[in-house]
Amino acid sequence: MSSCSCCEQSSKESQQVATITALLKIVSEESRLKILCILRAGDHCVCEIMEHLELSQSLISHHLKDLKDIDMVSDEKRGLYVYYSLTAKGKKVTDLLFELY
Amino acid sequence: MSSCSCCEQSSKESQQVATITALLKIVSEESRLKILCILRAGDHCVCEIMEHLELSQSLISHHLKDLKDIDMVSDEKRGLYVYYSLTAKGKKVTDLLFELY
DNA sequence: CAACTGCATGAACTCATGTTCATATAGTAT
DNA sequence: ATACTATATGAACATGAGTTCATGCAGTTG
Repeated sequence: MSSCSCCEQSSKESQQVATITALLKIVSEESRLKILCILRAGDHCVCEIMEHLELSQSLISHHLKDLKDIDMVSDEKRGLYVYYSLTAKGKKVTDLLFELY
Repeated sequence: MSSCSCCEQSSKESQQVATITALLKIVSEESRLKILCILRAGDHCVCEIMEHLELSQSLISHHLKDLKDIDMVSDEKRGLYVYYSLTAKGKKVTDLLFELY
């Protein structure tokens, strides 16, 4: 952007834009947002999420990896299962999103 | 989802999920979010947005149409130019998004 | 009127992303 | 150790989304 009244904060804002879009691109997918929605109610392992969403195990793992990469969820292995939960950032973002409507 | 403690509000939430993802899919694109960012500073016509973003006229028109379809922006023709501005919803959503960081 | 400007639109193309498939790994149970 | 369960991962495929190109339309100017 060239410099003018509406882009004075451009360096800060363009950084924000990049960060926000990176996050939203992941969250704007219906299955992934549903996963976040499920995790709002508490920790769940992958097989529990499978039952809720009726998606393949592989696909859910991929989605969870995407969500983990942007620090929206964290995982912890207990016995045979891997439990996923929202991070602080995950809680903040999902709370904000569900305020939209 | 099957019915259980974490999906009791499922019908309401799954409706929300669909609505939210529909909106985020449009907003999560960098050029479109930049356009919203520009419009936060006030009304702009297409050629002004072009100068800011260095994108083709056609591409910007397509993006603006997408944003208009989800009621984030509105347009008004004055003379030879079409001026775009944020709707109330557009203001609310962008304000919320920029609160994320 | 004709020529020009600003913007919109649809089709074609390209590239990114969701999905599946096959397979690998780690832990558990027998 | 063997067999089994839960999860992860990478490659291949399929679909969707961003981009370009050509063109059309409305309003303006001379």
